[in-house]
Amino acid sequence: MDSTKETSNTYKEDLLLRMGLNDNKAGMEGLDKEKINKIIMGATKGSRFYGNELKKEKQVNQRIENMMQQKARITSQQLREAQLQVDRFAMELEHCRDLSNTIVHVDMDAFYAAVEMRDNPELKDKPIAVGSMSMLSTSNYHARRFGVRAAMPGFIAKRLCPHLIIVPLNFDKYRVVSKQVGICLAPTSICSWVSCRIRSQLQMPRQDWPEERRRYFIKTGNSKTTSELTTYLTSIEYELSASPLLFEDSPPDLQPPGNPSQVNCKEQNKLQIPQKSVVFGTSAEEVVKEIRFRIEQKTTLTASAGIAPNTMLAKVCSDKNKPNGQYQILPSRQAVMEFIKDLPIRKISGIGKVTEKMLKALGIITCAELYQQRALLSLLFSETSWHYFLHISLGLGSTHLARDGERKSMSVERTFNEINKAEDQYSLCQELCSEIAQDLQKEGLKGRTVTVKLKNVNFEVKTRASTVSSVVSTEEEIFAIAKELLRTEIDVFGYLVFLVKQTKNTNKGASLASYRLGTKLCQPLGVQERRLIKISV
DNA sequence: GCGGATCAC
DNA sequence: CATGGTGATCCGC
Repeated sequence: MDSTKETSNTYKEDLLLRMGLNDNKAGMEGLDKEKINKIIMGATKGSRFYGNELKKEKQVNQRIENMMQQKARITSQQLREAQLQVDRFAMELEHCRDLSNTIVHVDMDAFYAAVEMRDNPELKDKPIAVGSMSMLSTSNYHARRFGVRAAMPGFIAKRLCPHLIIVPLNFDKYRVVSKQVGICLAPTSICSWVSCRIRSQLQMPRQDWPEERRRYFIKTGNSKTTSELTTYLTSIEYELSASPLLFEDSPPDLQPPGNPSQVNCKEQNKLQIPQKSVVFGTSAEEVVKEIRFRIEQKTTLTASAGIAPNTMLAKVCSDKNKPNGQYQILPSRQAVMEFIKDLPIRKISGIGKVTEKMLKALGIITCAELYQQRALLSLLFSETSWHYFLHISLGLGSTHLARDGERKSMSVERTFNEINKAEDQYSLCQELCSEIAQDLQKEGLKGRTVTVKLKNVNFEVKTRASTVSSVVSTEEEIFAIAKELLRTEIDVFGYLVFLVKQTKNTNKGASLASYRLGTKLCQPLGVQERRLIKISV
């Protein structure tokens, strides 16, 4: 009933929500959104990209309208029954609530931008972003004050902030730093977490550790090497020559007690300069402070962290005191519920722009409202989805960290300028096939499904897949399939080649996660900004 | 299994 | 001038 009028009234708002500034990110509070959105819209309006966004927006609105119609058909009797069923399930979940684990989510602050600033002092105190004029990967906090953020094209960012410096991506560099951070997180060297590599007699609860084992000598930044430290290459050297107490690559547990070399180094430290030292306590909070201290000493970059009884909450927490801060939800039901109450659902990993909007149409903004509407949600969404929503609204999440499983697909994707000749499209397709074949070989993988993804100049995307009976892996094998998929599309549409993706069929349908999204813990890639570790103290 | 969509980083 | 690339999952066929 409120369909057409309502949607046209809020249409402008909708578009701003889609196209305009997304300030759901640390360091973007209290900006002049109106001014920023005006600039963004001015830069985007009339573009092909904008046209496609408009189309997608209409589709989402249609989805919402369908949902609202379905809602209107629900009887109070149905709702009552649903309420009983959902509450029964909620009770079971509540009964299984596990507060015994401590999950830590560590998140580097403006990672790429921070690395670039560290390595080029000229960039300090200036608004910078990492990426290109076409796309930015991240921005520093200075730039965020102008509304410049990740996933924004550089040319628009430049309009928002004319002095913005855009630094190209240096993935190799980030990989190195990422590895260093990984060492700082090595749980066995911080906690007494039992790793299968550690012999059991060497374990000792952190509470029982001598103070000396939790003491760090602070590396003061005023020596001659400081400026050298700021360059990429010397930072590696720095790592190798650093005090073993702070920068050893193997956990202390592995060293024989009273290791003479360790004692010597400590002595040396004392001899060199009267160094300051810190001692970290034994609580979870202190352990996380220690982790962040190690990261900062080792990389001269800061990290933020969240501590909570499960991964879902820990991730949200890591954002709370960003940058260079941490936040803990104590392991009690009350503390969890208190934290959850007014939390906007959009903050939860897995709830994106579209889900946010759909739930908003049902009057749901916060987690408390998500809980209130649980019965309705069970009638409007799939089981997977409403289970997921219910978990969120009860503050529940995964309490263990899954090992990185087998990869399920591998792809190569590239954006080109418009290509009109079919001949050129085939040859590009073949090139991508060649690349994917090489990547597959590197990991010794093969697959049975080949997917081709196409995008035209209007940003419309389509995928075409074909599954064959025997596995393929060579360029020739893949191209033979991709070529056929491409042929039918070219003949009909004259679309552009955009991507060739070769999927590895794992043939394991049963091992799905228990709920939609939210369970992804760690990307199997080398470069990553976020990491999760599990500790026990 | 396929294709469109959503999401994270 | 100009809006990415990779991997995963879910829904409805």
